Amino acid sequence: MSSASDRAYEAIRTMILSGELTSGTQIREEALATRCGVSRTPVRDALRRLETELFIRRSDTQRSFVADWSPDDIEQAFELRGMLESHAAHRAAERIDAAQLAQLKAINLALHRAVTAANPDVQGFLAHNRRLHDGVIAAARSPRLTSMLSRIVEQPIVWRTVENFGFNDLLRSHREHEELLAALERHDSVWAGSVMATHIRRAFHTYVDADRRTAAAAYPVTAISPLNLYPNMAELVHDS
Amino acid sequence: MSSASDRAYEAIRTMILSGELTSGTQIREEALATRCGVSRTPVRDALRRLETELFIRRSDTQRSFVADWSPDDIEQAFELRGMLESHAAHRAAERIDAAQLAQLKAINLALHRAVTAANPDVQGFLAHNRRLHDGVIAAARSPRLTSMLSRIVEQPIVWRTVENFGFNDLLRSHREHEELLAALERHDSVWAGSVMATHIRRAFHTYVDADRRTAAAAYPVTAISPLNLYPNMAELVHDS
DNA sequence: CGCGATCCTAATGTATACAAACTGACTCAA
DNA sequence: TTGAGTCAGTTTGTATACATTAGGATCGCG
Repeated sequence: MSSASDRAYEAIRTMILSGELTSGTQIREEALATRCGVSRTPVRDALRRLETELFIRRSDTQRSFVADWSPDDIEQAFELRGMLESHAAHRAAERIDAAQLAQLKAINLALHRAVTAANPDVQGFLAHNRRLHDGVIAAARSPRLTSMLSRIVEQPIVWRTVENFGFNDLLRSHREHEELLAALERHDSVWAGSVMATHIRRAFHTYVDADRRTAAAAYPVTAISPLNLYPNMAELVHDS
Repeated sequence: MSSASDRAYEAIRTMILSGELTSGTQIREEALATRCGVSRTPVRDALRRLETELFIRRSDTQRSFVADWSPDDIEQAFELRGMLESHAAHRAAERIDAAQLAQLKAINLALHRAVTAANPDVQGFLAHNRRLHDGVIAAARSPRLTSMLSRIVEQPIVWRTVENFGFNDLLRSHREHEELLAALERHDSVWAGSVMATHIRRAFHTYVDADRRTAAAAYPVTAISPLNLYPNMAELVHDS
């Protein structure tokens, strides 16, 4: 893809995810441009993309701000992801072929190795997990569904969730994938959809629990951690 | 909003909806720019928006093409819209207040007047219908859901659906809205979600029937009419 | 002292020129 | 004849300068 535009996109996204850009702060195109070493044009491009992915919010007068994430927002993100990805699993069970299934099995095996290694490889888990979910979505063969899900799975909160996963959480994730693969192998769409819904709903609660622990451990407030960033969440529920 | 960018967006979108730009044709930024009377910059902006709304597809080498719409794509669009908007109705039933409800009632009354006028005002029906659905979505108070739905409701096929609606279809739409409002008034989220799912699923079948009639009546092939545009739909199911 | 209009600053929107990348056709050799 | 390689034309990507518009401070008036 285009180098400068992608570089800007990755850089800005990383700044948001790392907490370098805190929620609510205004974003100036010029400042980001110099910071990323590119001109405003690719920065504008990146901002548009980040806006559709809800990393960035625009005011009524076209000013850009890092998005707010209220606890309700987060639950919504999980709910939507659960709904859409469960639907994807349902469709995938009806359409998956042997080659795709074999590939997914291989991915989940690699994921298991990453988790059970001497010192668990969380980044490896993340990568394999992402590839597995993407594989299911691809097997659903719905461009529209793919496009929608691409805008929700990589959001800050979901991303931070895994950082708070413990060993048991990672292992359980692998087991749930196993059950999903069994459902796909039998082409049982009801089962597959159900497993996926469960899988993601549980991830939500794992996140909530992990976040509560993290908040209690005095996590730096610059990082995205909704429970300590939004004392008064009422005013943050912005409609549109 | 920005004048040139919006003008380009509206112009290109209209060209696609009207069938002036047929499915699959390549789009050149320069050509559109001169045609819209603006420079390439706002055109590029508009293309990005249209791309996220799936009006436009980009090749692996960044060339833009008017999106293909296979029958399966269309059913997917309706399915996703049904799922998401049903969820919106569910949430709305739990959150709607008296003022919002009164507004929705007023809108549906206006819709009824438009439908039962001496000569039915289809454009008026469209506008009121859109406002009503938007109102329900707003009452759901989920920015993420709003953002997702904004990318699916205005798609070519859904838009063309209403053109093929008959008087009875319009009247039935009004009655279904009535039931939805009753569910919302009682804050019965299960009922509301159910009514909405039914409402949209029926619209899908109305579309299919209307399209079949239209195709039989030798509709101009330049217009977006999937049943005559895609004789071999298999090759059109493009993943990503 | 408070309120509002008006200027100034700063940010975003747009146009244009130039750079890079892809497309397709043509050449030349095996 | 076929195939790879190369070159010209076309299309998209990027930088920069300029236009436009929002935001904020200051000054003046009530």
